[in-house]
Amino acid sequence: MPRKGLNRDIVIDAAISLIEKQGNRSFSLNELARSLDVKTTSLYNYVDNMDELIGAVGLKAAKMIKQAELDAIEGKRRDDALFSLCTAYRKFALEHVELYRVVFGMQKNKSACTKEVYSEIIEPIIIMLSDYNLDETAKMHWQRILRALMHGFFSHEYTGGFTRYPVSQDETYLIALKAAASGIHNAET
Amino acid sequence: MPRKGLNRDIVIDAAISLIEKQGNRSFSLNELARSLDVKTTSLYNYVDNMDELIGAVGLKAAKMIKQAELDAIEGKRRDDALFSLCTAYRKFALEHVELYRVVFGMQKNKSACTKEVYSEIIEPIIIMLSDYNLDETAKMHWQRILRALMHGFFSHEYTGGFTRYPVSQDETYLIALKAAASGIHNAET
DNA sequence: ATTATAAACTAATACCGTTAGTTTGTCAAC
DNA sequence: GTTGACAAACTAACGGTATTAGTTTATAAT
Repeated sequence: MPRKGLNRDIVIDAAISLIEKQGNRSFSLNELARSLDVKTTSLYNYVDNMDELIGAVGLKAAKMIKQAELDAIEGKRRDDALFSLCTAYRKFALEHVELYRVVFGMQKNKSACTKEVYSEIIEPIIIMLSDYNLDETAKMHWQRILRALMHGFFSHEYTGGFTRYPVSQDETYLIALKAAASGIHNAET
Repeated sequence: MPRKGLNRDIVIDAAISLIEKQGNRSFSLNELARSLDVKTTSLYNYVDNMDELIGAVGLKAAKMIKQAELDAIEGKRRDDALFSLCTAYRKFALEHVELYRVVFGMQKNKSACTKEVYSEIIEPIIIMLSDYNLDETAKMHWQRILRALMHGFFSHEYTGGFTRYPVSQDETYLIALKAAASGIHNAET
């Protein structure tokens, strides 16, 4: 048939923009196909199935998160870099809610893809933590703690879990980061 | 027809045990109906629709979490209670993975149900924090931080986000809790 | 015994992801 | 320039999903 200039990247990018625009929930291969002016089954030329597509979207999203983190720490060191990275992470999540949820909504088993996703997100954090005098083990602990904190904070913030009391969420985040920084300082050799 | 003794509670409980047994992903009204030996459409006598059912399941799960938290802090005070509650929370999540994910997988908008869910989970944390000399605002901040930490930690732990390096996850959790406790001490008046 | 209510049903709709098999455009080799 | 291979896009179909509308029928109250 009249060849449209479709390829895997275009399909995945279209999926991303559709998810960002209309949300995770209502995303479907049918809608994706329509947005590309193609029949649904044609998508299977570029994608194994729904799960694999979501995996690819998630990976691309993870790379965006990584870049945001890298940008945030550029030229900064220690606590400066720490606060900047964590702020950028939260900002990205809030500005790309639907996409962010794809990254962390991916199922356990699915491919080795999750590993790759986490690698992307972790790397800048490791770089940032390398400015502290931490042994390898401590670095791993704190990289985990920061990720847990950032993700957990956003999850609650997004779903309205922090709206029960009229207290600034920015302030809460700041206090959490200060406590983390303090913990990291104590762990320094 | 031959009346089975069905009612809303039975339906919701059946949904819970089906979700716990077979997982979130494959849960469907068809399977639920089959497990109750009833046609799918009969379920609509007890439940508005899928979302509302999931909401009810999530609320019940939240109450289970609350109870686990309450049990954990019984007879304990301050740091003892803090560590115990956080440990129990994590334990519950790990032992009821699929159910836990229902609670935090619920969508934003849906009913006022999310509010109620969070209320359940928060209450024991507030009780626990009341043993510290914190003003109301600080209490709210730290209640949020603890929730963020616990949820974020479990999320990563469950999806394998902490398996990249061979460092004890229990140890990481402990370090995080110590940092939180330290932060709380500093906030005391 | 009659009647109202609600529990369970049948039938149907509009989606969804996915597989199999078919047409057809494009590009390379001859 | 024609031929042939390849892959892009298609059509058709299947089994699954949630959901609505309308129907039977068992039970409880009168």
